Amino acid sequence: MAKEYNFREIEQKWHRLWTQRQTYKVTEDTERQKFYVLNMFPYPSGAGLHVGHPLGYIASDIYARYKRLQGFNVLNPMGYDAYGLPAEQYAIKTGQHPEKTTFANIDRYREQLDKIGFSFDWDREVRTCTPDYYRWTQWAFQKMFNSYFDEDLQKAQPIEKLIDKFKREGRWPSDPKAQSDLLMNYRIAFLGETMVNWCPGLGTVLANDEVVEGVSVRGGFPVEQKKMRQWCLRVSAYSQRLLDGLDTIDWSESIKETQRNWIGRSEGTEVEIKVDGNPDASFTIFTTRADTMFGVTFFVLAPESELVDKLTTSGQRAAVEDYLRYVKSRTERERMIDHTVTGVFSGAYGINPITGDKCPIYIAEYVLAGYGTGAIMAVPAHDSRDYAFARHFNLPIIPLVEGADVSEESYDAKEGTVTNSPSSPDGSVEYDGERLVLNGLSIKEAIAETKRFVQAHHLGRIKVNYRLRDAIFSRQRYWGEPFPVYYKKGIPTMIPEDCLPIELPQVEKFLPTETGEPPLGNAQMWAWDEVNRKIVDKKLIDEQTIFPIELYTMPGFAGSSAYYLRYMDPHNSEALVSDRAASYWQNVDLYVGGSEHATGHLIYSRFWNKFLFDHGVSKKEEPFQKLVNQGMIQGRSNFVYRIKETNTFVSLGLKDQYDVTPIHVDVNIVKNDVLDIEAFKAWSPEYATAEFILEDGKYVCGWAIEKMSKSMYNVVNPDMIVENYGADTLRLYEMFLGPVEQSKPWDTNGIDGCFRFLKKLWALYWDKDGNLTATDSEPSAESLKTLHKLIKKVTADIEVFSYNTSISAFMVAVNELTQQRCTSRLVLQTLPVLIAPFAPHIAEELWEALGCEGSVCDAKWPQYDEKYLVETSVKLGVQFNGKVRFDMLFPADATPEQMIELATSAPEAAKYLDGMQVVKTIAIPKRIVNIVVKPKA
RNA sequence: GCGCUUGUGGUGGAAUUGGUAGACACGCCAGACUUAGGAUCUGGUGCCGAGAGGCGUGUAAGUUCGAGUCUUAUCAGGCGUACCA
Repeated sequence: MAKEYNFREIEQKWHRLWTQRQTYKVTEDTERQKFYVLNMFPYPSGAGLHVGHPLGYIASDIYARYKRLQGFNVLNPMGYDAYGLPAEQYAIKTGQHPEKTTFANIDRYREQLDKIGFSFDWDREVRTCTPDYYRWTQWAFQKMFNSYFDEDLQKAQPIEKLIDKFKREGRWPSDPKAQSDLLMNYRIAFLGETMVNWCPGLGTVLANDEVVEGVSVRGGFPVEQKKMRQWCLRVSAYSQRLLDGLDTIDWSESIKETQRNWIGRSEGTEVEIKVDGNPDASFTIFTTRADTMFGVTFFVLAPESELVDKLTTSGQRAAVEDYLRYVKSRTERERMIDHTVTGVFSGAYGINPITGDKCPIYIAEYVLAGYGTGAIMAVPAHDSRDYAFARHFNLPIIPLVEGADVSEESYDAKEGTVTNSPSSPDGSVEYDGERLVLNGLSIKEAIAETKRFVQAHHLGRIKVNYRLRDAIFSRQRYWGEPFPVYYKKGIPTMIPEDCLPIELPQVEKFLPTETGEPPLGNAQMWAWDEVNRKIVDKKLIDEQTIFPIELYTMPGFAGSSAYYLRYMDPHNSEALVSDRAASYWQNVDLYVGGSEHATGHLIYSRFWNKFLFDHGVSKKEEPFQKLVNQGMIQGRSNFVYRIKETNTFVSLGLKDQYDVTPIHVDVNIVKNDVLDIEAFKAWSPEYATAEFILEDGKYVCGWAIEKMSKSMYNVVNPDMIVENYGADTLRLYEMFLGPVEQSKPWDTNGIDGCFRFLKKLWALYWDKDGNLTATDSEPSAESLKTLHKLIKKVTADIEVFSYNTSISAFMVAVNELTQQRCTSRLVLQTLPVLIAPFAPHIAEELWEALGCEGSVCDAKWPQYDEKYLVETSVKLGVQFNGKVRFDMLFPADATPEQMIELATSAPEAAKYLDGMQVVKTIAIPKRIVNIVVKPKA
């Protein structure tokens, strides 16, 4: 009786043994080189894992196991991003504490993950919602509060240095409130009165990356702009370093480009504009097109700008106020979709500093308060937005580029030769004793020249602007890290570091209080006793020694910004990470996760790490050296077609003959697009009596690629695959589906191929009586060639994450070895090592069956030897005029000349050479023989 | 609008980086074994054509002895972003 591949038994056995033997436990080992592999940790949602989740985990696990086999000391941890909105909203609905549901979800995730056979060191698990973890989130926040960004050094410094500086300069106020207010302008974590994205639907503020197209990412509720006092992180201070760092890391060009755009560096010029007849008022505009100074025909202020009130003349005040009311009434969303031209004249005129021309100052919503200075010089000829505005208000348009036709639209391109600048008869203008001439220069030269001129004559300065905003760091929510902050007579004060963590207080209700306070307002024990250094009942607040604690909590990205450091030293109660562990593990060598975090987590984390790097906590400026973005797994939905007003279903190929309604059908009762009719009848009572019109005796379903979602009945969870085929098949198949980085629909159709492959591999080791086939016989030359070809291919493929092609190579190799009836122990012992990263369970089982020592995880990755790959002869195509005419064998070491000689003298060549003359011959060893001929004259 | 990215059989996808396009797998067809098969094994399978042969990597041109790969234009899909001056 042949021995069966019993994946259930094998996988259970090895899960048990791996745990018992602590196979995946990692410790710092300075003898060995480290390698740090990391997955973006999951948010444990109530729905559990679906087949999309493990894609990245499998990909990184393969790499981690491969590196381990190569002798590296590999850190491959896993944990949970456990704070988040869904758990809180579930709590609001059901009254269940979010901690309870979150921990239940985590247990379910763990159970599912364990089935797949990852090499995670679970001793290092972190959960962002446990006090021993968020203690360090709070600690980092306090460190940011106590730091400022030194522009000259371009790094974070202790706030005390700044205080010293103020004292030296005599700018240090004596009043504590004034001190606090002054420092708030510099602290890296600071309280700011800023315009925030307020989402009434969620009852909280959101960060920029949590808002898309004017609605919240979670829930899709409208978002409005509101001025609020909030904790913020001065991410913008790190703009330049965040930008520069991109050149030092190994990420895909597209994600780096996304971050570059998000940071949005633009080099431009700030110019002071004086207001006609109002010597006290002046404003500053920002432009990247300094060359267009001579085309300015008006100025525009953002409606939110403080200048609006200052500049509006009494005659225009009523109109301006009307306009401001209109702007305020519009939601962010309306402003985004509707780009109709609106604006109002302020009554004031600005003076173009170079020409001295007076131009009207308008107020219009197309200018944003939050970017640049909130004021622009408008050059309608060369900016499409200014152009639309000028057309609408009948303002002059002055073209400044040779050949630019601005009768229909503006000429925005930065290419061409400047003309008309200035438009004076002699083409120049004198200012402060120097003549400025731009005519004849290219636009780029003109920009540089104007910058120089503006700078030299103190009309303004060169300025670099970034689009990147400071991150709003507080949320009006319950389920998040509490701030270790109390308000001492209104002054935000840090709770002493040695009193951390400040634990999340228990509350009865998770909604905001009736007075509109955040949910933490419901907590009774939420006041800070400064003398006894502990949390006390808020009834005791006396504003002398007992003060209220911050009611906000931190946003989701707080806990996920430095978790990779905590994995290095997860049980340390003295520090986020010990110096020893941080020095050993340095940073993440390979980070795997979705590209949807490009402008969120991946920016915040880089910022957070740079901050900790400035303080010597993190040892590398960039946290993630190489990033691989796994693609999304989309759902593949199946449809059945019900003939209208009947309970009869018609197969796909025949549906056009009827009037049908397509209905989503659970993909789990469809195989290879063929419906399991009995399962369908049992699926819902409605279909119990259904009838079917079949084709070829089968019911064929239609299909579509859609998002994986419950409502489409296309969610496939990994447990079912593991149940039916085993974890090794699941692992292989997820990788075989296509390149890791590519998004693709989940489709179970091909899974049998991977399952068959494992059965074939298994069959290679056992004879028909169930005995091991392995013998000590010398392997045949062809078996050695098969093996070494495989080693070479798999090694090269893993290095570039081309797992699908390495699996193909395994399939070919196993087929070849089966045909060769290979029984050589030497070959049979090498295969499990090669396959171990992909299918660890079967690899362990075979390794053990062969009587090898220890775990296959600790084996040595084999080296290939070119000598087994040498060909004695090689089959090449012989081309005439670039077309392959016949194939023939050449000695592998033939020189090009010999190849040409052999090819032209071959009998098959005669008919192509007849009546022709050879013009040119090309022979590339191991490639091709090409002969160019033409008819004899 | 801007930025990035992808177009190859019925399907997922290969192609040593400019050298015999379609590896491997699914599906399909034929056969073997079988009471049976959603098991296993063998062979076939880009398209047109009976055949020789011809045509084929979104489309059109170009460079080259030779292009899926390089250049230019163009079309289509996907992702990101949005009045950023």
